[in-house]
Amino acid sequence: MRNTQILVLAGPTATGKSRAALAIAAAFDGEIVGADSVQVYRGFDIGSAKPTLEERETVPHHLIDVIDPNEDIDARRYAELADHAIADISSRGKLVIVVGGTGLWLRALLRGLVELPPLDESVRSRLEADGAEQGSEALHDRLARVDPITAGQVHPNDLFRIVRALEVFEQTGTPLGELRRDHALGEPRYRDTFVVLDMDRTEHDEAVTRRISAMLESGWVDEARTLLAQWGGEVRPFGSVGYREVREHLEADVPLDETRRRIRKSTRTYARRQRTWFRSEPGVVWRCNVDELCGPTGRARIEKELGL
RNA sequence: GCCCAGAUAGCUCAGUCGGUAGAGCAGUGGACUGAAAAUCCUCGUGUCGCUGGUUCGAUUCCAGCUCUGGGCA
Repeated sequence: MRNTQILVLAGPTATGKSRAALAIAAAFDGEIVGADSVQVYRGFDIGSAKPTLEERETVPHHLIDVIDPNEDIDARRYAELADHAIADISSRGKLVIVVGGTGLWLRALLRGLVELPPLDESVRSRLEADGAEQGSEALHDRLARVDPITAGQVHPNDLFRIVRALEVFEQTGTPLGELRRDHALGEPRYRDTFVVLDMDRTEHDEAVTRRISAMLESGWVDEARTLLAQWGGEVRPFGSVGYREVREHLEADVPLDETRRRIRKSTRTYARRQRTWFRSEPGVVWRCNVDELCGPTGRARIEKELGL
């Protein structure tokens, strides 16, 4: 474990993480490290609720705008980049504040993932083709023979995870299920103070609706149109909540009202998944809402937890 | 005032040739170890508008009433 002390702010989308991070950074002389799988992409600004340029001038942000939309990044790579940013920030004596809602990325950073050699992508492509042709149940059967642990945990319809487990076994000779079992959730990699933000449901619903309207009013559709023209609709970030729906609005003539409705729905669904994830995530020391965190008691608690 | 149609899940509706009901949407709970804003799984008891009648039994048939929509005056 590294000796660096870091503050982590996680939680569902639109619960005030960025706002809280900014306030805490200003109060304790900190810098922010994003943990957001869409904000890493350049150009996807409005729909990912990226901090504004002014905010990023006031408080330095890291791991935002680090790759182009046609590039790929995964949890492992994210953790490497975040490690560097954290080392840099702390070497300058500043407080590290990691902020974001991408659960797997936070886990990769805070606990690490199973160690694997680089994998050949062609194997995955082949398995995906098999899946499309034979159906996911067939691949699940195949998995059951080589990796019964994973086969027992993964639903026969979850082709995504079935392919993942098969590609790992084919290339390492070790079942992913065993690797995961041995790794468990990993030892903490940092001395982290893990805070999860949430909000009253009704209030949150209103915040989500308001945010979507604000995004649309500040030119989300135009931004997406430009990105679509430049990168095409197949790039990863166009598969994210909201951008997917705005793309349908532009390419399939879905009316704006319907688009707004769909974005609201997928945002709520997404928030629910995040809630489920963070509910059982280990190492969380405090669950609260923004007002508590940013109020006087919150500040005192942060000072205490971080030993400031 | 008269005529017609409707009244069933949060919403839109289906249905029971009489044996207390089910779809879509909405919502909910969960899984998750190198795509994760991704991927996948789970969950439907509601005075079937009210009152009475017929019946072993009514949400279903009959009558009256209330409300809603449409039409005629």
